[in-house]
Amino acid sequence: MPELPEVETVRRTLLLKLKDETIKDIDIRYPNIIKTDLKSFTSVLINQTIHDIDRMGKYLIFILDQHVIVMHLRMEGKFYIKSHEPYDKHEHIIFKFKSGMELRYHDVRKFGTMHVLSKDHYLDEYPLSELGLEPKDLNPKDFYQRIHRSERPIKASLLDQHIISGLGNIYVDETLFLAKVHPTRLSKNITKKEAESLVSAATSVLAKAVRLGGTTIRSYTSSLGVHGRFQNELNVHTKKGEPCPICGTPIIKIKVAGRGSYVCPSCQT
DNA sequence: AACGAAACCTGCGCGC
DNA sequence: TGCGCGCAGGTTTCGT
Repeated sequence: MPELPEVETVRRTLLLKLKDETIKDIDIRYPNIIKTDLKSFTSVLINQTIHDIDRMGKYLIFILDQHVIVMHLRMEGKFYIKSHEPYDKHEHIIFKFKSGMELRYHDVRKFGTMHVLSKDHYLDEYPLSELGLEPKDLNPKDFYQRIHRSERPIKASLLDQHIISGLGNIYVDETLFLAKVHPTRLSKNITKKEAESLVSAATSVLAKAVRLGGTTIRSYTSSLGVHGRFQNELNVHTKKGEPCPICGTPIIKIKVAGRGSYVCPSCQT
């Protein structure tokens, strides 16, 4: 599911529902999602109240009394709010609140992660300690410095969350299109000016997608979080064979950095 | 040190 | 219909 705009949409929706809810119990049906000590996960969280929900890059952060839960939805993680219904086979972690409400973490591919960390240190601990800045906060000169010796394709650098956070496959393709940069270009051959356009294109693509509630393409669900409208604004991603909105050349699909990549072979050089 | 490929999982759509 | 393959909005680990 999620890149930054989708996670932000989930964050906003969850905060409205979960603020001031107190955890009564947690049902762990697939423990591998939880990356901190299992026993303390439950015991530490019971009786804590959700005061706020933050987001950094693609991470969701539940702010509790003395601890935080740092969550990553990876490819297909979703949340549902239910109560007193039978569990779906893909509902792996169930937070039960004193109000009777339940928050259920649903993840077909089981790739998602949850870390419980102390409120005082979580920014300095894995995984958030390794996270790069979001495009809106990133100085283009710093971005250029970071990539200007790298032999990897620029697409790989833009997907690298240590360098720049929040972009995934969809928004990288859209960013590269707006900046008129071909995804296979080596990072070291990107000029300072192009580095600036990339950061600024990424910033505006993400901001617009957040405004529209993110992008819903393959796995549509009408439930919590995932009903974006940005798919109507996509220029190249998923548009194989369709005319480029700028020049009319058919969009092609190629493989870059191991990912399916949509490109206008005429505009992007 | 840095890169691409494989691994982590499951489900879906496609061609034979 | 059934089977095998490739693919999927992500990241870490492995091997070179």
